[in-house]
Amino acid sequence: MNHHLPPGQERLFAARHHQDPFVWSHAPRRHTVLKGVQRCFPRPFMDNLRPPQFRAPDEPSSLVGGLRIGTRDVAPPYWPPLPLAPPTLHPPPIGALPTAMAHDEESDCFMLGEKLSKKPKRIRTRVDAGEPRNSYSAFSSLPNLCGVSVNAVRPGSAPNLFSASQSFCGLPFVNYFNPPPTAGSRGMLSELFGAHTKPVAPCPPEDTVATMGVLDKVTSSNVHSADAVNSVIRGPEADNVLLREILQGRKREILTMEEIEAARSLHNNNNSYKGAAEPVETSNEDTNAAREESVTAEDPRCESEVEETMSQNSPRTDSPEPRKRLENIVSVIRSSPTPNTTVNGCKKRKLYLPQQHEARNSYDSQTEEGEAAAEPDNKTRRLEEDEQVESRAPESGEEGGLQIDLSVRRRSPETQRAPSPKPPTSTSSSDSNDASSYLLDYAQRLLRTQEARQRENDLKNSDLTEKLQLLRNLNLNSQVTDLEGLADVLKTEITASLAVIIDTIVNKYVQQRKLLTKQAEVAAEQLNRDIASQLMEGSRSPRSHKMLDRTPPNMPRLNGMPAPNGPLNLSPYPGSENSLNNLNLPHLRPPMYKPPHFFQGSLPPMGGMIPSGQTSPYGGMEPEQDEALPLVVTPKKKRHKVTDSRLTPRTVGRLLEDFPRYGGPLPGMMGPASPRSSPPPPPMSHHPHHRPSSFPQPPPLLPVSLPTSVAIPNPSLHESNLLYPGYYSTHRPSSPLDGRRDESPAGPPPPHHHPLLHPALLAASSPDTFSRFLHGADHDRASDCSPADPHYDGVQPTSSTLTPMHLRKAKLMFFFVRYPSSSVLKTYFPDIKFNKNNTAQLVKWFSNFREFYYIQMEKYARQSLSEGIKNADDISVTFESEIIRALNLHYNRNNHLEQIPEHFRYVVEQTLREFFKAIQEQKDQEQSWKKAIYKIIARLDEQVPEYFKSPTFLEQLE
DNA sequence: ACTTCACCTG
DNA sequence: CAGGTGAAGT
Repeated sequence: MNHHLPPGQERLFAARHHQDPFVWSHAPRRHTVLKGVQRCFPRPFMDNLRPPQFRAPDEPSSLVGGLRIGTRDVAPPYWPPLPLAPPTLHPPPIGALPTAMAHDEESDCFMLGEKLSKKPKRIRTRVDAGEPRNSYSAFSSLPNLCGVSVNAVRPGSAPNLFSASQSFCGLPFVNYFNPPPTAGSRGMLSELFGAHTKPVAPCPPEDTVATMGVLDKVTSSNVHSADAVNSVIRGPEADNVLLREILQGRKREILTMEEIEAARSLHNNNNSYKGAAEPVETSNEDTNAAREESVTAEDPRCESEVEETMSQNSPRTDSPEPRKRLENIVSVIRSSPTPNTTVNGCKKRKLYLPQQHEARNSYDSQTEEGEAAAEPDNKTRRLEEDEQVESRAPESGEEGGLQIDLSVRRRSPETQRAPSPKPPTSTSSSDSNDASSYLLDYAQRLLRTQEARQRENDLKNSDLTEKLQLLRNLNLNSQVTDLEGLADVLKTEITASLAVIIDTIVNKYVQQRKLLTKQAEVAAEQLNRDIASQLMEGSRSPRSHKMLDRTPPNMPRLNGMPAPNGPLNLSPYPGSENSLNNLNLPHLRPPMYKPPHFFQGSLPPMGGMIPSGQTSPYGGMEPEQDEALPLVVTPKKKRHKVTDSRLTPRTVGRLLEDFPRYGGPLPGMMGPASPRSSPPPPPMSHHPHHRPSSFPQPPPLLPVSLPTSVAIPNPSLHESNLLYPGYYSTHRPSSPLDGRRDESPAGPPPPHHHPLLHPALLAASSPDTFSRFLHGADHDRASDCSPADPHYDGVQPTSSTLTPMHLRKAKLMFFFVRYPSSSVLKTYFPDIKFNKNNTAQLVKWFSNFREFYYIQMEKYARQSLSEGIKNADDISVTFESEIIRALNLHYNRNNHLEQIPEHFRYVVEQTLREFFKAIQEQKDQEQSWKKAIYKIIARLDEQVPEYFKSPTFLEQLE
């Protein structure tokens, strides 16, 4: 019966499925009720999955949903007699925490507290890949202390942490002006982030001017001194100005020097003016009135927290002091969240990996607090940030957000020096002048610092220049009201322009990168070709064809790129990088290339490829805008190689960082790496229906999974071999030696070197990572050497911490294996020093993946049923199918796998059919009815491509 | 005793 | 995604 299964597998099923589902022993031990029912439904709780409508008519409803719950929640023993640990202490969901964990201390404290109050409990690690959608809603969920309305989103953001702790004390402004020497980074952070908002918190809700939020509140609140009021008002105001400057400066940097110079002189005048005018109190009424008029223009200005901080700090004390503090903060923060802190797995307090993200979020929220409309500004800002990172490549660290803060600061030294520019308190005209001149000045600075990058897009620049010129003129002459329009225009313009520019840059980078990769891969290919050819003795070329076609009749495919390419793809573009890429990383899409749509696979319109120096198709609307609009990513679809939507500044920084490095050597290499589109692969293999039974052969592996296995220079080389090394030598299903389930440390079949693994390649493609690995390896090797993966030389276990990247990788692996054994997992995570905990974690991940998977399957199966499908065979899954899409979104959100393996499609189809049949036959009313399906599905695992082991691969997921 | 898995919950 | 729990295997 289980003879098809490898030893481990067989055992698994023997253990799990041999039993008769109706066996009594399955009945929940604690169930003392409804014995009769139990007999029929030994595990009634399984019915929980079953929608009510599917319950047996006679089945006691109470049993269905309640039984399990009852036994669990009612059972007294669940709460140990720990007086200090009442059930209510259950940690609230992280997302629900009233205070956003803006920084480590916050969360740590919380965790610790909980830990102490409760019995030792494993701290929850969230190696959450960081689903973008996960709105760290804590921010937004915070009470709007001031009743600040929609527009004034500010109070809703992270700063509340601080405002809550400090503002409530009734000394709203005290701290604001003389921040007490708060201990630890927390205090400093709060100062940094909360400074601006502090005054807001205490404000009475009476405020009616939503848009004015801060100012009005400040004035309306019981402030003790007029000075304070003014200062408060001014702070933000000045900041706003600064922000705007930054935002606009971006654009301005394109201005010609002459313009800038001219503007500068003007600006200087204004500065002096402001300095003098500062002490002068103008009527608040006037100011407010003026502000109200320019509300929209102002709000966006509130975005820059950094500037705010700076401007607020600088006036009262010498700039060096606050600056130092800031730097300290950053450094502290930067060093703290090292995810790789090697601690014996469990014992160590796990780090909340998403931290970085959260930090970033807080930053963003800060930035965005002004208004929703500020979005374009944000983007712009992000772009700036990224560029900053880029420019500071050498020192790029790990903390994106904070780093950026710093960088921003550095970029504007003058800002610090000069007393925070006074907001135009006197007249509106001065306001506009002031602002514009300031902007110009800032632009100049920007220009200087980033002139280097100007190389790209001269055309655009000129274009921009013109527009800017216009805007500038307009700006100078305009009144306050004009500022509003100006701001909008600028925003729009900047956003658009920057997007283009960024795109260009990115494109260039991508190309260079590709070249590099290609180069390395070529070398690797050469090396491996021999090996591969040797390994793949049994020529399977015939085989690949045999399971072809069973094209889903009922589902016409637009892109229906069912099976991309057959084994031998005669690509017209032999030398194309595609072929190279595909050889090694068939599924992995080029770093920064975002395929039009994953479903499109290798469609002819490789237009998706980035034409050098071209801007991406702006028009095409991103079908999947569901993801939080990633920073830096231009509004277009092009995503940097980044995985998930959460493109972190760090990632970008890194990408950019690499750029210059490769710039030199690359050019000569492969010539222009103009991505070519491969012709639509002839519809080849569709999964063989009979496959499982007929031949023990592998799933229609390659044809399918190899999107562009085309253009393989050496026909003798079977892609499949590369991808599934050892497959032929030891086919899993038939061979007891199969590596997949093989419990022996040897694991998978003789792993020949995978192309990607060649040191040269590694080094070439990612020097940093590679060296990092090596270093780490050396470091760890001394103390503990994990036997996990003896195969790959360059890859040594460096950490026991699973990172989000590993999670992503695991998800991708799910396309190949649904039931990986722990040994397999270990094999495919050679960089992980496994221990019980992380092993369990990894296993758990897959468990979670399966859970999601099966839920989807059931859902769609029922849907099919409800749609009137009568025969399970009528169910056909294609790459365009909803389920596939859903699954892809879940496991391959960022399309790291350029193409979903055909076999996976097949598995899904089978699963769906099984579920369909089971439901159709009402088996879903039986207990454990899914087990049979699980069993079937478990057999459909295939070998995970070797390249998954490559550190390079992992890196790609970053 | 230890491990793995499914299910449920947050 | 992770924690917790029960069931079942080894």
